[in-house]
Amino acid sequence: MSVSSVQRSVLHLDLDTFFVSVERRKDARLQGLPLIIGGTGDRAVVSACSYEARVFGIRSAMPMRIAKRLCPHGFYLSGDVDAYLEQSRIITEIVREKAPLYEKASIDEFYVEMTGMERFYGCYQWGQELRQYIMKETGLPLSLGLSVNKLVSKIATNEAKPNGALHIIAPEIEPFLAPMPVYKIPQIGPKTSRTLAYLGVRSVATLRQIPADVLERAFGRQGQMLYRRSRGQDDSPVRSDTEQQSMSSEQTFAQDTIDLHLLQSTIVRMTEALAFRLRQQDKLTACISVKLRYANFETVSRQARISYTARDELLIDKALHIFERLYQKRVRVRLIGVRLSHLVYGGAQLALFQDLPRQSDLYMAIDAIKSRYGGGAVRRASGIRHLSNRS
DNA sequence: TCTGGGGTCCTAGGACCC
DNA sequence: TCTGGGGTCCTAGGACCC
Repeated sequence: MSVSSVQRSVLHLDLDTFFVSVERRKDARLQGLPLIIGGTGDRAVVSACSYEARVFGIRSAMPMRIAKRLCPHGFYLSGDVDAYLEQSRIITEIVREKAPLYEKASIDEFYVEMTGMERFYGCYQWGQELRQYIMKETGLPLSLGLSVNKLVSKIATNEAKPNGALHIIAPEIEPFLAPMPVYKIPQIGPKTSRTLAYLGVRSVATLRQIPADVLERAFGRQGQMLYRRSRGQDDSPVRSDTEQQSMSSEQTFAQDTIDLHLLQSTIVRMTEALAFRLRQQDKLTACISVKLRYANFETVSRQARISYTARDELLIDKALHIFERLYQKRVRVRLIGVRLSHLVYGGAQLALFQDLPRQSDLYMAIDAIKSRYGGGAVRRASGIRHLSNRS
């Protein structure tokens, strides 16, 4: 038997309205109510909402302003990221303990590779027991999908929601997917859906009738993806230890601004916080980028390669320099962001070769204070008051 | 009063090297 | 005379996900 003919078994677990469920566990009175979680500012959007809120047409990523218009009597919360992260950590521990090979795909979903376990367990029953165990331990509802790959098991979970489970065996895959609208296939988002609709394609069944070469002409290499996914084909592996590729910070201003000092001091503050996170995780970065979104939503970015570092002053200097190159139009800015990428482990050892001992000591002292009293305890003056006059 | 913030991955074009 | 070809790295933008 060739490797490719081995039938895989992949389990997908996904918490139902995760943020909402955590809030309801904290306060049972929120049960059964239209609950909307999102920011409080003028420009905030919905980050999560309960099924009762969806009845009113509320959806994730919708401006809060519109949500409040649709559902004025809903319950609005600003969210408790620390609580969500803590619950996520607890669930991850359970999965880690029970599953031979798992992937944490986001804050509230997991894949488990179960290929080869069929001989010893019924995979579906095993998954159901894990699901029940998580619910019992955390009080949070979740749904489950089981199929031959990550793609179909994830779609199965989505169809099983809320609080359900679905097992799609190989011969059922094509009839299962056929009637679905194309946007139910992960990686077919608003843009691709619109293009497909323009071509008269709305269902997976219709998409499947289009020959591979036609899709490739219309979509380039993405056409191959459409061809395969519409047939439920996916050979991507369940990956256990994926390392973080980048870290970023961005901020949308309450009002669009052309205030140079505000923009610069925001960059300083963000870069300083990112560098602190780097050092806390014992990492270094070799690439920094700055992003601007103008009032008209046009978004531009510039990046620069640098030698590996986690030092504030180098990163801040570079970020401000990139910003100067980038911000030439002097038009109103809506959002500004900083991103560090090309991350590697082993910051402390590598830094020893680069930093003067006294500088390392200074960082250790500053970071000790930040760890103890929070990242805001020690900040450079330029990030607090506005920069006087740089360059 | 349109459109958050944290990420991942892909693509296309250009530089550069052999 | 009319201009290789492959590999790799880098940059900027964009689609998508939660």
